[in-house]
Amino acid sequence: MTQHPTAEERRPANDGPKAAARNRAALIAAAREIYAEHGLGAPLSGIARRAGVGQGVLYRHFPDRAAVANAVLEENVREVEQAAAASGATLSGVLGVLTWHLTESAAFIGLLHADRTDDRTDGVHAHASALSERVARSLRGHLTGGHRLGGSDDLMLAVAMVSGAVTGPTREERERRALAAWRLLGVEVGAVRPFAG
Amino acid sequence: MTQHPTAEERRPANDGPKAAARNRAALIAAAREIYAEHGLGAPLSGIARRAGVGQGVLYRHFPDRAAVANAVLEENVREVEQAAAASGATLSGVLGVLTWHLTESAAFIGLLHADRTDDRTDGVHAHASALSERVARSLRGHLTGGHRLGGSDDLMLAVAMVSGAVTGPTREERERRALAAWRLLGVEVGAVRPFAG
Amino acid sequence: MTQHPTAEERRPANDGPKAAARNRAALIAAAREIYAEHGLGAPLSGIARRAGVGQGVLYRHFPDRAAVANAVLEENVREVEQAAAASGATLSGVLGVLTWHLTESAAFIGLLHADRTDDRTDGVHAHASALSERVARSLRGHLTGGHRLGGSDDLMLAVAMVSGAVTGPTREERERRALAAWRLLGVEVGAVRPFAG
Amino acid sequence: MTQHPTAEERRPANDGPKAAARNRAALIAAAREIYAEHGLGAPLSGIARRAGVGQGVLYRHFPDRAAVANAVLEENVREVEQAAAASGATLSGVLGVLTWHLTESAAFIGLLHADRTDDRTDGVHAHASALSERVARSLRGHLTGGHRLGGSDDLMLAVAMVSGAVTGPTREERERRALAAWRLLGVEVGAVRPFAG
DNA sequence: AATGAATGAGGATTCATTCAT
DNA sequence: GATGAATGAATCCTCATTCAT
Repeated sequence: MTQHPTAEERRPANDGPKAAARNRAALIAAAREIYAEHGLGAPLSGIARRAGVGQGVLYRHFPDRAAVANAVLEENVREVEQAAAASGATLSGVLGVLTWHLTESAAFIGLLHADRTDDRTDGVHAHASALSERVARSLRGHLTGGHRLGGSDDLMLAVAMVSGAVTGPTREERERRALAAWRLLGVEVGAVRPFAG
Repeated sequence: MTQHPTAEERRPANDGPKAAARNRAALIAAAREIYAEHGLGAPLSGIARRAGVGQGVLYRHFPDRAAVANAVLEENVREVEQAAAASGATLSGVLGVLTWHLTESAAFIGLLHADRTDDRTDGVHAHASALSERVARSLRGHLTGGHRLGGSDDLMLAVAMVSGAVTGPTREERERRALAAWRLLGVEVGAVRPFAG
Repeated sequence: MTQHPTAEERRPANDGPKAAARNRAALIAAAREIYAEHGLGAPLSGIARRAGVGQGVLYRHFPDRAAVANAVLEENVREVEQAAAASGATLSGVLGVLTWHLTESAAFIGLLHADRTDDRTDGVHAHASALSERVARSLRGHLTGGHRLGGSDDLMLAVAMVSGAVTGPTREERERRALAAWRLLGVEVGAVRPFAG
Repeated sequence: MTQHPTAEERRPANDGPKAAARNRAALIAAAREIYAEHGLGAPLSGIARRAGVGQGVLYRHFPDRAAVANAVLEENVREVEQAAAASGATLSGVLGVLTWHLTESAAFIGLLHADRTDDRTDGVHAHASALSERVARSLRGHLTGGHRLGGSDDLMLAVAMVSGAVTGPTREERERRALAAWRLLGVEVGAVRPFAG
């Protein structure tokens, strides 16, 4: 019963407390990749392994499966917010950034559209509306009427619709379909690319 | 898909000769319900239990997880095909039936939009394009140009987009959003209801 | 993600449904031994291994840790009840059987006295009072006043006290201490042995 | 053991020179509380957290789980010894102090009665007999014959028996049962309270 | 001397799948 | 044909213990 008695061959490793921030970032990056490859329901152990840390570290930083996904999404949303807040930002420009994240991040899509009834992702969806609202707020400030959408409600519906169209094995294919979707909606979209200052 | 009789009645006792067919139907109905409640990744044991049969029966009828989901989808697609083939069918009418299935069947949505990278649903998606093509074919025959979509490719993209918009806890909410989505696309949709010969 | 894909080398085993009862009995017997050797908190996996079954079987028969312990205790209590119900039963005779179980079954003692605050055994203790009441009922019918105890409350307190005295590495030592405890209480106890018809 | 100041005050900031002694005391107090709430098997991390120190400090002061429990028990035993050594001490008075510790300290009870086979507490039990002997020695000097017990062996058996009776969710309930147990044994017990010089 | 992050083995639990009856 | 028990690998999660800072 003595828990974990094996204390013979201790491996070295332990880069001290400063590694914490680095590990957290590595976990989020690993999660993004794993999600893209295996979906939101992928084993957490795989994320830890890809990040090069023990499983305990993952649990130290994220109490549960939902927290990991939320951390990944948080980054996506933050980039959209930054793009919206940048000086000279336009609706089409922000939508370009948003579209880039839709085509790039399986978690982002998964979050919005993956089977909402999957019990394993319940916790994720619980936070989704809050994140969604932040995206809406970012877009709202740039609504100018140069398109067929009536308001930010229409705009968020349109975002959902575009994300529904984003399928395909490669990012290029997904981008092609995303742009076709925006075209059907009569909305102009700027360069599809991540936000960079 | 509540049109299909819910298989709650426990098998009486002995099995008649056509028990096999009855069991298959019960399994599909049970799977539809389970998928709606717990997602495509739900335990197969729960489907067998809900159908009132042993787990062995499930495996007799369906070799694997994908086969179960495909059987459920097959029914959805067949109804759309029947609606399209009915005399007097119009595009908006068929889209109404299609929309009904989108709002009703979590599996149908899940199939088209759930995280395609989820390994558990790989086998399902393998058949998805075939089913999707059958839906496209059904719609193609009714394309008449009275809308902004250029062809059946555009139409299938639109279907994907609408399915992306279909979210929400109740069927009513999902229908509301689906109709809003079609409106944004400028496509007229008939009564949202299952096909009934 | 596909769960448990390894379906290559299938091992034979599977004695059919009739093994169920045998397995349940084997699990209880194994649990009794394991509890005696390692305490109520011992790994369930060890119990399954000792019983010669897979871990899943344990969970099929017992939903959780508490259910296993309760099943073990249930047997102890049942023997006491049977001893009490036997024709010609006397209080000292029933106490002899009860004492035998106290000295023999680590789980029985553990249940009544092990660290009540141990979170792992919470569920066990939840049922303990019900079992304890059954023991009290069994003894009650034989209260005759030939001793210093006032009623079944006193008697149950005395049982608890004796169980507190039952310590030691061997059954013989535990029996010696149990008898000394009864003597201090001025209660006559019959032969310390399991009930046998 | 609430007589010991609960170590809730977080260390201010820097550590003075005698921080070590303060930390040790805080750890023991924290352990006592944790043991009372969660049993002897509670996570060590929780003890360190409650004491307001890092986990490393716990290991600096106590090499293993057993050392922590032994330190807690050491305090209980020491109080009994002090009560016995006080001028004017009587057997019933010392038993009152002993009884107070039995009703107050889950670790004390747990130590004496918790499932001795629980591998997690092996190390603790290894020291138990030594501590137990110290208690016996303390009582021995006050044996006067005014009761039914024959010697210190009987007395220690009686202590074990009383501890077996000490159950219940509140200290009051535990005290009530302890007193009833002593009464059944025909032993007079003084005021149930901690020793205070 | 203290901190608290990291490791990683251990134990709990769940299910896909098989198969004797 | 149907049943449902059994298997056991996979995954989740927890903690004892170490150690860089």
